[in-house]
Amino acid sequence: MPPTQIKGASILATNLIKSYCLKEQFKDARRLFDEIPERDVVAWTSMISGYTSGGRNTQAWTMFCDMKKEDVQLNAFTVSSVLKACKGMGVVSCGSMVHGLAVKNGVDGNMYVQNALMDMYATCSAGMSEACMVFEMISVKNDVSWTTMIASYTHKGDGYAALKVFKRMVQEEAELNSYTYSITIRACASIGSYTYGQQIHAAVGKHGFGSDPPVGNSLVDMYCRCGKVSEAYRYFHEMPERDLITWNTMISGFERSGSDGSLQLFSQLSSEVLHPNCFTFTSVVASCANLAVLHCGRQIHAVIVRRGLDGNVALANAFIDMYAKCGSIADSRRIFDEMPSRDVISWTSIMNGYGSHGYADEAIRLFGEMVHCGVKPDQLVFMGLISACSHSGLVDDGLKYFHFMWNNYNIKPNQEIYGCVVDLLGRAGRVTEAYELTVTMPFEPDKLVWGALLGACKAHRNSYIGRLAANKILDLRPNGAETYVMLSNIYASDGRWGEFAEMRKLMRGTCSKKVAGRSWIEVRNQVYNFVVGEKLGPNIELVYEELETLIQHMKEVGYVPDLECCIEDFEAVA
DNA sequence: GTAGGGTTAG
Repeated sequence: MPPTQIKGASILATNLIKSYCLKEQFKDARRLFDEIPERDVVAWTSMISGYTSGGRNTQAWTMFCDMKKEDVQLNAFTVSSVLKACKGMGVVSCGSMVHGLAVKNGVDGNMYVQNALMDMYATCSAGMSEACMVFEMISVKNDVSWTTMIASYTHKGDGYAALKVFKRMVQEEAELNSYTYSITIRACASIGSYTYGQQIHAAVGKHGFGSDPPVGNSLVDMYCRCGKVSEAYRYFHEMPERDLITWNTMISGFERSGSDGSLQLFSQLSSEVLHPNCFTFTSVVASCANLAVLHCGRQIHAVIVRRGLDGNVALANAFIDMYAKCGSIADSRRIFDEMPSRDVISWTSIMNGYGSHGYADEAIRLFGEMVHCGVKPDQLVFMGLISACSHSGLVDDGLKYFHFMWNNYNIKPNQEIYGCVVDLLGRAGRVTEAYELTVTMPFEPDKLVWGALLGACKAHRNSYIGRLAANKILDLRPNGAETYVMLSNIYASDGRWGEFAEMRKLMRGTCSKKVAGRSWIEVRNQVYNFVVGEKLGPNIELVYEELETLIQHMKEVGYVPDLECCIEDFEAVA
């Protein structure tokens, strides 16, 4: 073939490679590539980028290595494509090697290369120093450079740093586009800043990005994460266009706030042209777990199996959690055992399930199995494990894992874990130790920690520390009726009726009414929830029948009601 | 003929 025809055939092949990769027909693309007689840098690069855009990062990397072996001169297109593969593999050593090659070949001044380098360093290294170094070296930063920096900080969990970059971007009068807005809104959401979120929302409207779907979706998510679910819902209705992510975001927002709006919205989704996906189902199943509607969860499970979505790990994890929270731990276990692959969340969910059912020994056994399988435990695993020990009274085991996470896994316990350990010690009656841990922990104890301690003081009748804890909680939340109730009950159980009466008087003067604890029961696929003495609907006799059966079971296993708690209930109802 | 940053699931 004459040289011009070879060139023409090569261009045709390159175009075909691209279209095969877009259709995810990688084998056909590769076969074609292998048949090109003189493969130039463009052919190599399209094969590399074809692989990365389909998520085949390792294959893209191997391709790049082969290209080097054949001494094909790389260009800026090649470098930015292969950097994306390094980012996908999460291997910084590969990325920095490519960085070196970029310098050697004189393409490190190319904007695409610089932006890809930043992105790779930010994703693959622990900190942001290398990404920042590249960023500061860029003399004229474009919108992608800025957005990449904001996205990197946000994905690393530092929303404040992300907003600082955004502020600098505005000061330097760089061009803001829809990509910048969606990620900056995400940064506001990650730090729960309603104030910044609102300001950015105003700017979105002013600059005409209000109809961009990712921007709108980020706004819905931001309002939800800032605790403004009704505002999110209002905006959801105002949106000119809603895609599946919009619906999923709103459903998930309702789910996290504990509202059954998630289930209502899910049923409305069926009258739209959109079809629910794994994200939708995961949130809906989580809602079934929170609302303890087992029959609903089971129905969705049947749909999932029919649609062949039961291989999705996140969804299976949600089912493990749902069945456990609805009291059906055997179903949780069955799903866990049948999963072809599990992630750390699967292990956490099943361990939490056993823990909340009082089977700490099984949670501990699963922890051992998990480590044996090579899954690295994280903070939440230890949290589940310690709380399982706490609910089963396995204090020494709980303390062992508290030290274990620190010494063997180098995981610093967060405030919540300290709270969990305070609870562990307190429940077991080691109230003084719990108090000592509370005042020595490296965090300012919050009302949850003091609350756990107060609960322990009530259960183990330690009125001295109980008073201290209650006063701390009242400093943090002066109108908390439940704290007064707890404290007065501590006095009551000590027989200190004068102080009891004093507390009740104080409470009436300063507090809003204590929100009465609600009970719920599921009878024949219907969930009934009620407070003491409340009149229920037409099927009340079914509920009472079921309650009688439950009480009978409890008596048989030796349950003795704690009548001291009745003081609280009378007060709540009165 | 080859390259870019964004939104939903513990």
